Amino acid sequence: MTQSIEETRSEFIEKIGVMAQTDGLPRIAGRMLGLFVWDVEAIAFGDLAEQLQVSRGSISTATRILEERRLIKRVAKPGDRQDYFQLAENPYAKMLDYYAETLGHTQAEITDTIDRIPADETVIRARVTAYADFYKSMAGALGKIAKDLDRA
Amino acid sequence: MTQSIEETRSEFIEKIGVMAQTDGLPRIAGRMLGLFVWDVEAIAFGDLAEQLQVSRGSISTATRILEERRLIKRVAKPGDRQDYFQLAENPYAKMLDYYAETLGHTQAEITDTIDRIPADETVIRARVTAYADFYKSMAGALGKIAKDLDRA
DNA sequence: TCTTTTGTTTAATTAAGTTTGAACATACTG
DNA sequence: CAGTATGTTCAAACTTAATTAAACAAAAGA
Repeated sequence: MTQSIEETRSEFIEKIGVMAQTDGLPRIAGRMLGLFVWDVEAIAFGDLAEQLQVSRGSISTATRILEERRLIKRVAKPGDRQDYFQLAENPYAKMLDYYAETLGHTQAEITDTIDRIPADETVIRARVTAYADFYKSMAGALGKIAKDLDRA
Repeated sequence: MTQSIEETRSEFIEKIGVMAQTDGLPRIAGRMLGLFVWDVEAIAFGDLAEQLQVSRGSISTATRILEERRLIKRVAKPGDRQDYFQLAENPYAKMLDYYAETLGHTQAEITDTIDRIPADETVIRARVTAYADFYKSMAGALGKIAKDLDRA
């Protein structure tokens, strides 16, 4: 089975789009991420809409989401009024930071519950605490990888 | 603000239900998980439907999902035809295993793409490989925590 | 055997989230 | 200034996933 590089690229973009849904990203944002992982060159706002075959509104939403997660950055090009986008520096460290942050938030929510459990309910406190610790250790581990990636 | 333990329990269950959606669990499965984290005693199938105020069909689906992820186990009680459920042993290690497995699968998908990129496309290969490595390191880290939790 | 209980399956409904398209605001161009 | 290009916002349309309710199968009692 022979496949052109354009086909491989297109398949990759779609694949990342599907998988991104696992990470709580809309499909278009995932496809966009795949595109930016593949392409080195910055891409214009309008070209994104054309390449991904979606509305400009969707591009606006997806770029905002990816920017908020610090996975892409918006750049300017001299002589072109359009916004350009490209993958951010250390995008995977940023992604890990985001996960660690989310997990830390979850842990805080659970800890908030623990504080409301009467002290004499030792069994329940222990069980809920074990659950909170689980999120804590995950957040810690991912935060650590993020740091490792950052200095690479 | 004073709150009965029943209210705290109920809030906790709802809270986990909402947060579980982040993990790709249906809300009912998440609420059920919260319930099992809180309660030590095994709970009957019928009681689950009543306590969570959902249909028996939903209980069937949610228990299946949580069993597949090895987070709860189905147990029998002498003198009662109903199925009983309770939190599994080392549930958080199981949860981490599941995440690690999912991430490993994602990595494999990306690696599959790498194999189709022509060898002379060094830049693209490097970029996609960095993305695959990111999933690899995450899977590795979570797998490691899972082991640590298991021997605790 | 007939009825009841229990849990699963599936078709239909409901709810939730995504995507679009039009309206809008802003800035640029001639 | 008028017209065009650019990006955002938001209501509506669409899509997908979750939930229910009813039908079903299996097992237990009577």
